[in-house]
Amino acid sequence: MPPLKKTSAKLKSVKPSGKKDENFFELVYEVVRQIPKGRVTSYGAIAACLGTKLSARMVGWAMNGAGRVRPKVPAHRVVNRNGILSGKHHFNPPGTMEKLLKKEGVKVKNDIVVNFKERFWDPVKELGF
DNA sequence: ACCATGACTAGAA
DNA sequence: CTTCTAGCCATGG
Repeated sequence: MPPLKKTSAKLKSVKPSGKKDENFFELVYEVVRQIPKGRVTSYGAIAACLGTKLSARMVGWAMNGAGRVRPKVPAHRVVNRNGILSGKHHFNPPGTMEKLLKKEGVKVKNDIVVNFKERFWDPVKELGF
C-alpha cells in the first residue's frame, strides 16, 4: 500500500464501469483505505498525493465507483477542503455518511465536520510524500 | 465531434 | 471577509 507509485499525471483510460484499467481509481481507493478511523481528508489532498492535485474532481469521480469495489472504501471519510460532506447525496440513503462519521467519533454539524482542521489527515504527509 | 456537468481547488477580484 | 473565474478530465447527451 505505501508503494503508491506516482502515476503519470496523465492517468489515461480509466473506466469506472467494469473496466480493470483502474490505475488512478485503485490508487485513490488505496489511499482512502489508509485513512485512520475518526479522521478525514480532502479530495485535493488525495489528488496531491497522486501528483494530480489539479484534478481533484477525478478523485471525486473515483469515489463514484467506491461503492462497487471489493473491500469497502470508507468514502465517508473524504470531504471537500471546507470539511463539508459534499458527497452525502451520493450515498445510498443520504445521511449514511454523516452517520458513519459520527459513529467513528467525528462530529458533524449541519453537514460540516467539526474541528475539520484537527481531524484532517494528510496522505502526503502521513504516507511520506 | 461539440457542449454541458460534476463527490474540487486555488487564486483573483 | 465573500464571490467569481478558470483549470482539471471523464462521462453523457
